Amino acid sequence: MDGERPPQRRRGRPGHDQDAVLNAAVRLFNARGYDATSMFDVAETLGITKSTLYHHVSGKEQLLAMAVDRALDGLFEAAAQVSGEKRAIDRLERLISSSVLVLAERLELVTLLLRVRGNTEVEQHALARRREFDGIVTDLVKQAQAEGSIRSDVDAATAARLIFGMVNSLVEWYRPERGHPETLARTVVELAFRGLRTEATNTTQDDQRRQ
Amino acid sequence: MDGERPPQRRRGRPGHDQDAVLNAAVRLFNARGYDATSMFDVAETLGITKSTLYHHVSGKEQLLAMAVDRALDGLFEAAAQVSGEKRAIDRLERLISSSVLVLAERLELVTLLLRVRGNTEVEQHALARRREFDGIVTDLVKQAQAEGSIRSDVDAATAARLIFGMVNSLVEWYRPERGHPETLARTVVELAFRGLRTEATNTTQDDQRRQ
DNA sequence: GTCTATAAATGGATAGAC
DNA sequence: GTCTATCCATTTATAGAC
Repeated sequence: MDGERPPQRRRGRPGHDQDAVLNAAVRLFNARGYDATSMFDVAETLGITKSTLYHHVSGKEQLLAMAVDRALDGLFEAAAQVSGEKRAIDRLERLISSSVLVLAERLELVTLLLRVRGNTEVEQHALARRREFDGIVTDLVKQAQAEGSIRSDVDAATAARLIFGMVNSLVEWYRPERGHPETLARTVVELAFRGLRTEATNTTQDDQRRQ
Repeated sequence: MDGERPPQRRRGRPGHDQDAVLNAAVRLFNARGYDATSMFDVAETLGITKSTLYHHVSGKEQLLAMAVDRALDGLFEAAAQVSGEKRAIDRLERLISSSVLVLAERLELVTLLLRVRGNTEVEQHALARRREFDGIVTDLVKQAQAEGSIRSDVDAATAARLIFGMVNSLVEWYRPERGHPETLARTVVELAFRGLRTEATNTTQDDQRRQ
């Protein structure tokens, strides 16, 4: 249009809304899969045509790049914030907790991120950043082990992956209606650190392997 | 075919090998995603043309159906086998352990299963069977809670999902070279039941909520 | 900013010769 | 059983009018 349509909130430059486009795209990418979603689908959801969609974004891959970058930014911000704690076990606990909160807050972005396979350069870049984050977590587990606050009869990398496997699995079923993210974060930390069992319930077979 | 090409192992009927086709397809589906993989890609990997591929299988979706069915059969067999144990906590432990073993043994099939989104009827059927399996697990957790062997301050469905989130995350990183599945299964059970911490390390803030 | 029209490539799938 | 050739639908993306 030619001037008279002030959006609810002012924007830096153009007329329309790139975030609305991104939101719709991410939603569809998650629902049907990135590859199974066409630019026509995205345009249709927004009530515009494909050409108009291309007026707002440069292409399908840019949408993916924006989404995964925002998700990763959230996770790295969480990782940066835990450095205040003295003990490694406390940094780990806070990182687990913050990650759950980020995941809940940016649920759709993180969901998309976790499904990236590495088909294109954009996807490979996202995978590289994810590996970097995994490395941070593994280091924390190792430090907590050296500190003595985490059992050392399990491999650090394995433990790190299992715990964040638990965290990441939330994208498959957590929904805002299901409760406060803070409550969920506490449950995850509890399970990760103390497990399901009530107390020293029996021990089936082999217990002391090496230590 | 016309007679003279005995494969290494006799088959029921035809000449060639449908399993080889399925294997190659599943590998590609996992590597690039189902939708991003074309029938040309599958044929190329096998060293044949697309038409020849269609001589062996009826279509892309049939490949997907065969794969996810085999994965689900493995999981339900595991679920059927735990009924021997008396206590719910033991049935749960065995189901977690068996699931890890099935996942390791049919790694590629299960990986594909866990990525299904529900776009087609085949996928929806797979999702329905997955939900059925989830229900079995949740029931076991509830029974173990009623029994007193599992802490009741966490929601049963949440706990069930988190534990199997941990199990399922294995498809993202477990590889046969990484060790014996039995060892891994033990680690998962240990983490799920007893957690990461060494002992009664400190308790941050809120501990007794309602019970 | 939004549209119609269309380009150019790729997708799943089939026909029919050898 | 495998091939070449081809159909037809869909895809990403662009040109250009309004």
